[in-house]
Formats: sequence, structure tokens, C-alpha cells
Amino acid sequence: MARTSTEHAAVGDLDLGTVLRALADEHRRAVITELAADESDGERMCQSFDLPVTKQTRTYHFRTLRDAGLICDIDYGNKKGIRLRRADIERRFPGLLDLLVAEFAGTTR
Amino acid sequence: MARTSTEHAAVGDLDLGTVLRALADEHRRAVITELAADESDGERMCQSFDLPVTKQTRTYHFRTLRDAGLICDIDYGNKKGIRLRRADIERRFPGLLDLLVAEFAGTTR
DNA sequence: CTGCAAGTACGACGTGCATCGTACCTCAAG
DNA sequence: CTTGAGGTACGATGCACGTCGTACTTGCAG
Repeated sequence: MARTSTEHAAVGDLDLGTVLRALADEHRRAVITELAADESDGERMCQSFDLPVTKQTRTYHFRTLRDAGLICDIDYGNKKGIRLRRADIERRFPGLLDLLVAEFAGTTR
Repeated sequence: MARTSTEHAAVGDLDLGTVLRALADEHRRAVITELAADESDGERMCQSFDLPVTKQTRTYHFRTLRDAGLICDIDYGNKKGIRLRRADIERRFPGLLDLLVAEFAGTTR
């Protein structure tokens, strides 16, 4: 049925402190960076990020990211789709995602 | 004698995780934002930031900022000068300071 | 020299946060 | 219907962090 979960936090409700705290964690930052680097902005299955943690912790991190307003997720019941709220982020914090992507490029090279 | 303290962390030694963690704290972010908003880049006395904490905590925060590579301080013995490492930050994380300043403008209006 | 104000050092304390274990839910495949 | 994989809920644990108290250092003003 694909119900958009929890009405992803209010539009301009993005708080810089909350966002920075969310991005301060290495795993969460890796997720957002990976999403930001993918220009197609396709819907990702959150299992596809293979974080080195258990699935309970993964749930926790994705919840944190959703609460921070960085992603919105779509509940398929037994699976879940993740989507970056690129437009909202870019409008509120222009250049933020570029910083992450740039760092990503520097890291992998 | 004004000795440049502790050889402010290596040049390109700025780590995104460390920086984000440093900026995640409201008080530290306020300091950097204030510094970033001042285009003259003058040397500030760290007493002049009147954070709502004791001086021990202030020492801790400024130390954190210095360790993160965001500021360098000059030891005058009984007083201390604070200076934003704007050039280094801008070269490593272009646009980061602009984000803070933009948020500052939005907050005070 | 004697105060005083600014900073630092060290240690204590409370809270927040990342992590996991156990248990439960939900759908799809068989 | 049963099973298994993906996900969530709740609680426990351990560590990091922000905070402060006490004590010490440093330089300037008197």
C-alpha cells in the first residue's frame, strides 16, 4: 500500500542543531553522503547501506535521520524505502550536501 | 610575549566528523557563527562571548574548538585572543561558514 | 608586594547517545 | 499455513560529553 510514513517532519522544520547532530555520527553521515552522491535520487532500500551494526541500531539511525528531516521513508510493511529530502535540505541549508559529497570524493580517492 | 598557543592543529588536519561534532553544540556553534559573521576577522577576547556557562566550561568549549581546528588562540598569559581560521576552513569545507552565518541572519530577524 | 580577574588543570557528576538482546509485527515465497 | 527476512518496540548497558567545584597559575593595576 506504500503509505508515506509519519508525515515526514514539517517542511521548514529543519533545525541546524538537530541536523548537525545527526550528521555528526559517522554511520548516519555515510548514509546521507551516499544518498547525496547519487544524482538520480532513486528510492533506496535501507538494507542496502550495509552499516556495520545490527538492524536495531540501523532502525535507530534511520529514525534519527528522519526526525532530523533529512530523509523520508516509505513503509511497505516488511520493507522500507528511503529517500533523501534533497530539495528541502538544499533550500534550507544550501551547499550542505555538497560538503558531504566533496568529502566523500576526497575519502575514496 | 604573545606566543601562538599549541601550534594550532596541523593545516589540512581538519576532520569533518570532528568539525561537525564541534558545531553540534549550541554554544560552540554560537561562537563560530559570531566569528564568521564578523568580516573584519579581528582578534576577539574569549571573555567577550558571554556564554551562559562558567569559565571552566568555557575553557572546555574553546579547547574543543581549537582541537577541531576551527580557531587558533593566542596566549597572553592572563588573557587569551581568539581568531577564526577562516581561510583554512573555507579551503577545506567551502560554504560551511556561510551556512552558519545564514542561520544566524535568520535567527536574529 | 598585594589583590584581582582571566584561564587552566583535575576530578566528579548527570545526562545523552550508540549499541545490542529479546520479543513482536508484517509481508512474500514456498 | 508455515517459514524466513526485514523492521519496530522496549529495555539494559557502557561510554562520551557538557557541566561545575576546587585549586593553581599568570599578568596587570593599585
